[in-house]
Amino acid sequence: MASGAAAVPGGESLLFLTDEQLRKGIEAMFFAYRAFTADPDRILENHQYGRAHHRAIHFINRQPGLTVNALLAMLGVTKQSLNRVLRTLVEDGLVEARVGRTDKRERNLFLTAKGATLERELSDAQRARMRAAYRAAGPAAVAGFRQVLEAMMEPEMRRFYRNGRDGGA
Amino acid sequence: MASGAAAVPGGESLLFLTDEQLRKGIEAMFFAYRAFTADPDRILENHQYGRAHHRAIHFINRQPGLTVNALLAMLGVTKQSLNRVLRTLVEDGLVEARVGRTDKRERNLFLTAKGATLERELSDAQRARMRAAYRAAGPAAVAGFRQVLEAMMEPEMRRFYRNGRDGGA
DNA sequence: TTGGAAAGTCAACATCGCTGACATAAAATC
DNA sequence: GATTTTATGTCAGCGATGTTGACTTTCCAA
Repeated sequence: MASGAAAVPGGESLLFLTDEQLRKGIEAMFFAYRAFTADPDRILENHQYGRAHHRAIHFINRQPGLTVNALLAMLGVTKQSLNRVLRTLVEDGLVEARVGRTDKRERNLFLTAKGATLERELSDAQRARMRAAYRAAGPAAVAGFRQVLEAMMEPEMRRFYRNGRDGGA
Repeated sequence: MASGAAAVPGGESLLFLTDEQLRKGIEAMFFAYRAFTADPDRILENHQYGRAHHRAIHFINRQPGLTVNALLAMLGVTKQSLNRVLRTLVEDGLVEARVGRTDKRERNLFLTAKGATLERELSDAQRARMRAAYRAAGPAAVAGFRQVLEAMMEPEMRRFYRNGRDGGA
């Protein structure tokens, strides 16, 4: 199963596919992801919320009016898990769940002004770190970063990922 | 707080630093990380272990003989959390905790043959996904991927990250 | 009109973080 | 030698977040 260095017929080195290089990538994901979530986690503490609340808020902000089912698919959790989170957000007045216009079984989710404020606070913190990393690495590195991550995610998620409004690149 | 497009004195575009681009990066991290952990998670289920066990096993394998304190620093959890995990791993015969030679308070951690087997199983799965992503994106993208992740992680973690034996690149 | 999808709810449980308190052994220091 | 600090282990309890299973309500659509 171990893949060592090799040369492809065409001649390019495959040194970047050695187990050592892959291990570095794995650890980079671990360390970077922890830093990536640390900033919003600190903010959430003050509000008695957790990471699950952040994720819900993020995707509701990104696509206002999305249904519970759509959110479920993006988050990849059970409706029971999500429901617990959504209920507190609705009770606390951060999220509004409007009965669907065409299909009244559905709930269309929206951030209230209060919800949007928290969303801004959370994403500002997360963007600040991302921006610093992007700036330090430069545009070419960022393009590579996005390519590798996109290749790594599940194909179904790639659909959601690409559906977001994108500024190009 | 919103940073729009701009041009740097030198003339290069800063379009890659727009809020939209940052949001895409944030979502890419979320989706990719979930895929990244999904494969080992599936294996761990069969063994009644969780992600915390995987992380401990990974770092003990990477640096055999490391102390509990060193592992604690890398994982960024409390000793109580780690202890619960380590205890089960020792009880199940996956990890050996040897009393330190020079400082008898310390415990040096090693994988047993059984532990190494599980480690291999877990990391094979994780490497397979990483390898596929690397291959799809190509060496230049991989370099950028690593640059951005390294810039994103906490400086203290960067030390651990770089200390690993690296095959260059 | 009836079947099934969407949503909500309740109960129980596991993992894995956390804090706080305390015990032990050994190193380090006064 | 006595004291303090460090490394580790352990117990109890809590909270967030995930799970499965069972059940109800609502309501669209065939």
